[in-house]
Amino acid sequence: MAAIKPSVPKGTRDFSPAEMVKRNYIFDTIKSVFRKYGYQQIETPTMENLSTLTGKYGDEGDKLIFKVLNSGDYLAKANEQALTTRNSNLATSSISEKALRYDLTVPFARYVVMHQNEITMPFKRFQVQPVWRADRPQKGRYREFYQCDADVVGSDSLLNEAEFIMIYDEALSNLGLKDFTIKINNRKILSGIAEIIGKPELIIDMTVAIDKLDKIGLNGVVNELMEKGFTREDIDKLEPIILLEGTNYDKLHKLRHILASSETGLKGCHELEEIFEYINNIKLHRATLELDITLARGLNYYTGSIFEVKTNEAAMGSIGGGGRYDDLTGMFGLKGLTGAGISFGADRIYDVLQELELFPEGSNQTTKVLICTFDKGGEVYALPLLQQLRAEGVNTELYPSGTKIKKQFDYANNKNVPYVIVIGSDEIESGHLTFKNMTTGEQEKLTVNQILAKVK
RNA sequence: GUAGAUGUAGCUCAGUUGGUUAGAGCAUCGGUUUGUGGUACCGAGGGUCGUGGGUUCGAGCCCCAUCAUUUACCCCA
Repeated sequence: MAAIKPSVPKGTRDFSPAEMVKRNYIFDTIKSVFRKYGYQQIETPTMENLSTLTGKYGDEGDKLIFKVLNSGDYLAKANEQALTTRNSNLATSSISEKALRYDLTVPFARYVVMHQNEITMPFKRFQVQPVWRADRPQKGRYREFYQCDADVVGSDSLLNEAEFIMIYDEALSNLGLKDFTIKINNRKILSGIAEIIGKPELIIDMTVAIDKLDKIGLNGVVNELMEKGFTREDIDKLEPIILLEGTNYDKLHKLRHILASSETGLKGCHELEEIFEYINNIKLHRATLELDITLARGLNYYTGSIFEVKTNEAAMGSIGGGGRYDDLTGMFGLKGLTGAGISFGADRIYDVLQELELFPEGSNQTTKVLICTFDKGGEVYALPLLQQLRAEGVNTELYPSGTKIKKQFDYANNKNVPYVIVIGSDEIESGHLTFKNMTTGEQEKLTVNQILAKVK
């Protein structure tokens, strides 16, 4: 058989030991904050029914869902008309009924509806799992990546939003980020704006366009709005709103005037103010909280607060996002249940920490002690010691003998093992083992008990 | 889906206006009298130059196609 060139699919990666140490550091840090705030972990299947996912992420999102081909002779059962007319949409539904999860929020909504009788509200869950998106990879964008989500359903209190801000602040500060911004906006304000310029039906186009302000500038936004069917008059009304400046309260104050005629818009302002009031009572570590009218976010299930987190220390897209969704469970038949949640983009956070060299030193040390021997006799002599060290919780390895001591030391170096114990005939005779510190190079003859005391 | 960039050793890259047998560093493996590494010295393995075609006496280099990777757009963590 011809050897095939080994490779992984576009946008996916292997994670080697050193990378896993760092990734776990991120996951553990975020998880411990989630737990501290009362969130409980769940997992959901890698695959969902395709029907569970479609229609939740907008047209663009639907295209990016990885579909899974039906098992068996799927073509025999396929819709013949769809195949002959080469209608992809129709054909897809007849040959694929499963798909890889696209995010963690929609599967969670499905979970809540299915398990509604087992859970007590408000239900606070967190979930750390990979998600898949079929788009073109580029910097900070992968086809397989991990999200770390915390969501609460069954509570419309804005205290939840305030807590999300605290979670972002605490977790990212713990990871060593020193300057990052939690941007907040409210979908109701965006609706209000669309309302007062008289184009409520174009809200999606409007938000997508103004979301790009910092990227393509005012002119770019204006051009895009014109293309989407906004008039010069509309834009004249819109411009001062998206260019609002000042403190969060300044912006809020001005917005109230602008949105005076929109009940929805005013409600959004009230919600924001309430969140700010909560946050005024606590002290944020490193985060800056900023009201950003242009923050829209593509996912169209958001109905209230919208969050997005960006680091100011590195060029990277958002490293987290979230918001409130009032009717996600409604799509699965459970009406009137509100939810809100946030997500950390672990892979992007990894890239940022890597770039800023913020991973803690020495976190790649896995084995603490390596026992080196020369022959079977040494191995046998070492076994009780090996067990003893492990019983004390010291990560210890016994190198299979028969190799030169030099190779064994190389192994220790490559693995960053800080201590080695050498057991040869001298040591066995005297009971004093050679104990060597691999960083300083110092070595001494010690008894087992002395060694235990040193490495514990 | 659209546009650009790049494909040479496991990795990072040199490679002259087209001219003998394609190089370096790192990594790997072996050695520097068999119990001392990480620093030094010596040596070895490893390449159909992404793939296919074309131009030429001659192609890693020029032309075409194709595939892959990557960056940006769309959209998004």
